[in-house]
Amino acid sequence: MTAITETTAQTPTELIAALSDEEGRLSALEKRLAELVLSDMTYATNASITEIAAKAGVSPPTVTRFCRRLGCSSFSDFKVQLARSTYVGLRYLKPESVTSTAAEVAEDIVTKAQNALFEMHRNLDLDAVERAVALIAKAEMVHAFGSGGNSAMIANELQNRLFRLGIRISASNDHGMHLMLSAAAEPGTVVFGSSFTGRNHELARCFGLLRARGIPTIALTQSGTPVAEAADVVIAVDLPEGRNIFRATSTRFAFLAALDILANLVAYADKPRSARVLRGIKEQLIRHRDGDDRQVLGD
Amino acid sequence: MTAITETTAQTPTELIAALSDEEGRLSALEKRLAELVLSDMTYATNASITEIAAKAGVSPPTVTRFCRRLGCSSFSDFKVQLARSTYVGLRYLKPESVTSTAAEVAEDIVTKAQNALFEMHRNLDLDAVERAVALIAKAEMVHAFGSGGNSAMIANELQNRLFRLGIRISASNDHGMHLMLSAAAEPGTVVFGSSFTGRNHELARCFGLLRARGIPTIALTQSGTPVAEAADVVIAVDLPEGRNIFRATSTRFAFLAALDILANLVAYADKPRSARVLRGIKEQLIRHRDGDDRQVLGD
DNA sequence: AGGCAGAACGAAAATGAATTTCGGATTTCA
DNA sequence: TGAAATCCGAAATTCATTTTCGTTCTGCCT
Repeated sequence: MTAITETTAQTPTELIAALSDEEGRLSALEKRLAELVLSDMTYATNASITEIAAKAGVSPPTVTRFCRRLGCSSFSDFKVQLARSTYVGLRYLKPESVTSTAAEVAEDIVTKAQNALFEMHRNLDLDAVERAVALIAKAEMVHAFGSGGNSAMIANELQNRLFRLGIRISASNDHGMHLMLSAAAEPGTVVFGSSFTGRNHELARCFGLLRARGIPTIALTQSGTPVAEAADVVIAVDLPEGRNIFRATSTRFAFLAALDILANLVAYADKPRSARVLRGIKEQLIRHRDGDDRQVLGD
Repeated sequence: MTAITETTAQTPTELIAALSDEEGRLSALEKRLAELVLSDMTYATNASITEIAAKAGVSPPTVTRFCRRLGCSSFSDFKVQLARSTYVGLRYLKPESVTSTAAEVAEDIVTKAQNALFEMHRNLDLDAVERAVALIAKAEMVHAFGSGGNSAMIANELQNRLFRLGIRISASNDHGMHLMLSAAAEPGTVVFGSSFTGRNHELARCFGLLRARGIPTIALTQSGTPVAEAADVVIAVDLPEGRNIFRATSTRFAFLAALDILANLVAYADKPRSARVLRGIKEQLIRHRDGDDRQVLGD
């Protein structure tokens, strides 16, 4: 029984990064190959080594070596990894491709959103998530802080997810309230705060205050930032910011997914209670609506 | 010059669907192959044809025929398409895999979110989006309606995206307000409404009222539903609902991305105005914060 | 039953793609 | 300038994939 061709466990974006000439490691001909591959990934994933070699004006062995240098175990391994990359991360390195048509905008936004999800998942610290889950599951009261549009959405969404599970939670989106709630928080309270930049100093101040008072805090934010430093448990999401000012940051998708993971695990932490409360909500909704069972929980 | 191996332009989910025995087209041995592939896609994408054949207890020619029947042009084409599918749509057909560990929950949520984005994008009616953009771009006032958690988030998010572009917009999340705003709307107003189920009858009623009064309406909802029927422009997002009651619907990601596309195109519809207002917001934020330019617009 | 059509499948041959080897050319650095 | 290292392609080799073809099985009609 022959052994299976071993694959280098790479992530799609790593291959793309390598293709964009990692620290000038590539030789002249290899650079030409990289350019060819990047210019038409669909072609590259379907073509044979001889075709690619001919098109780039190099010999097949050069292509093989090129693949190895990129971290793949063989040419076919390279193709498989490239195929994976064509969907996620396609436009990752293109320096803000100028999208103008509706189709381009749609593709770009969807791709970036998927990228964000992918990267978040890859770097998610599950230990931190589980610590956060433990804190929330046994909290007597949860406050969700987040202001300024994106983080406000996250805080509100956490409330929306957790009240269904029988968790006592309140969300608030303004700094004044954050400060007062922090000052008033009793033992048994857990405070969750979201900050996309991590540089929301008012939030960091609240966390500092809470730490001094022995109230545990959870931050969903960038690592290494003031907010992250001030929190007890940090669920870090570090993603590059897009530079298109006309567009919302795709990081929202990553934050939202991280939140879903957190909420789902909280639900699992006390399944009976969650199921009981959810059932109650559903009954009310059905009674209020037209009795259609297909109605989901919360339109 | 040999011609490039032509690929059947399939979408990832189509291959997965075919693998799950499309209408019993597969023979006994082929079914065994499909099972093997589905049970371990990672193995299948990396193994050679002889390895797979041996593992399934069939001959290599059978594998080749199997691939062709699935709509691929060759075994390597099959592998490439499979590689694409392994990331998006992996768990698409698995009947609600029971996830319990944190890692499983995380992977499942991220995968489903990406799936939702993928499917939304595939079926997005760009014409409808562009009609919606045209309406919003020249509206004197926009109302965003959405209630019940998920749609409330969408309505608020639309406000959050559009006010930055200098669009006059108000979001509201309660039926009473919706009705009053609809009754009071003046010509020049455009109403946007979100409903995940499409069965929000109060919203449909508002749309009906608005239609009678000549106020254009835009719905982000399921097609063929009361809300969709009542709206002038329908941006349809039709996705299967998950059956895990402990989890938020992944459809939110699709709705959010559709919203981003819409908002981005609105921004492009009047770039100078958008840029001017955005710049103004940014200046205020920087002045208010610590002057750090890295601060994004709205934490 | 008998026999025929057609599909399914594998063995073996044929094809051709990918890799390895090896030697020549070029660059780099002392 | 010389030596070592690197780069690269031609040719050979290996091995995967496909095609061909014959056998077997199944289903259907007479």
